[in-house]
Amino acid sequence: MATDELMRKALEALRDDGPPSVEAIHRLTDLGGVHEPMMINEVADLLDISPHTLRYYERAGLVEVARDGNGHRLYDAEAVRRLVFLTRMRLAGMPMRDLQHYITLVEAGKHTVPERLDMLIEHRDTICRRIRELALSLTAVEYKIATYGGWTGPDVQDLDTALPREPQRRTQAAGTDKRGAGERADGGPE
Amino acid sequence: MATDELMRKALEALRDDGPPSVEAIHRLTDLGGVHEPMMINEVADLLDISPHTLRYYERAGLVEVARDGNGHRLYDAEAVRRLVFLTRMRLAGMPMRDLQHYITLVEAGKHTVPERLDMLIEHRDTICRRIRELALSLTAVEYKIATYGGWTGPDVQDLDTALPREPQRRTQAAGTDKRGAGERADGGPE
DNA sequence: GTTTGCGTTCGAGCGCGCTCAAAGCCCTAG
DNA sequence: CTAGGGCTTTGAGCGCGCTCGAACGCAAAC
Repeated sequence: MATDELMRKALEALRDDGPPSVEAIHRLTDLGGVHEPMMINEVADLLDISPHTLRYYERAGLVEVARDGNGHRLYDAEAVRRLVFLTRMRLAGMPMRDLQHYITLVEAGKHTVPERLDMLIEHRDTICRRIRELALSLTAVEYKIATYGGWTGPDVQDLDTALPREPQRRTQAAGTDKRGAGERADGGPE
Repeated sequence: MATDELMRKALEALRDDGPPSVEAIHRLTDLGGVHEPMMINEVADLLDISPHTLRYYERAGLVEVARDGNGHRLYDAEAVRRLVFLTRMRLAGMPMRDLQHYITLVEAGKHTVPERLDMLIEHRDTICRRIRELALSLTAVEYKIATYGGWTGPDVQDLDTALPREPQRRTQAAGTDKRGAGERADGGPE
């Protein structure tokens, strides 16, 4: 089944260059400590978004933020935690609209938990679909890279050595590869 | 290492609901046959984009399309093949700008092949990064789903049975799970 | 002949998610 | 005292990738 090869591709995608999202993983888990309120720039640095965007999120009703004596924003632990959640969902491609709806559910109380879970589950499925799409695209691009020399350039072998990945790992994929005759399909002069 | 768990997540993402991108895989390989020129709506159906978008791509200089006696577009095999490539790249998130640059390289001749390969390789890395981001988001969302009941809802067990996936498969993940004490980090009332 | 239907061109509009400019307040350094 | 810098608010602008509307042309059907 071709899906197997997609899995392999996704795995390879994840294996590459060691700790790419280490700080992201920290963000995933390292917010358990006690915070005193943070200023907007601190939060912006923490979340790697701009102060503009933080103010925009607040205007959009996604989070409420207290002010100090000078009217400056003070982000307490609660607000920061929610913003971590929000930025994570944004990164995962959830539209602002959905986040706004989700937040209204949160503020409506416990009885909305089932609907919130529905949203999360649907979002999870969306992420899965997107990963699958990208794995497919990855397959296509890697195939294109590997075969580019066929009509207009050097041999595939030369190209393979130029890439920073091990050439062989297709123990099972080599058998189930169903291209062959259809090889020209992807090998145009682009 | 947490990356292992990300791999597992990506695998799960790909395993779900059987043939989600089967037709996409067909598009990947099934264009080897000889075409006679296609009308815009046929191409639109084939690529699952609108005729509007096809005209837009042409205006953007991404593809040249001949006309019949009535001025209607006739997409020959070459144009269709290029559009398959283009839509695949778009789906993978390559910006129009880059595609335009790439196409100018293609039309500039063979000597641009190295630069084209550079673009493809960079794009491949972009896709990998994006997959990793999404895998991380997926981890976060699934964790959130699994633990949602902790403060505001029913028990985790109940939630697990409500999900359309097998509960246990964490043979290795159960051991390497490094959360535990930091569990509250992600378990806010959202 | 006229209507229906699908295509054409050109340019404008839209939805999204920011991103920024203008005008003003407050605090601190020189 | 004044200048600078950073924050505030509001509303406007932007970049992207389409998406659509208006006005028109041709061709087959009635």
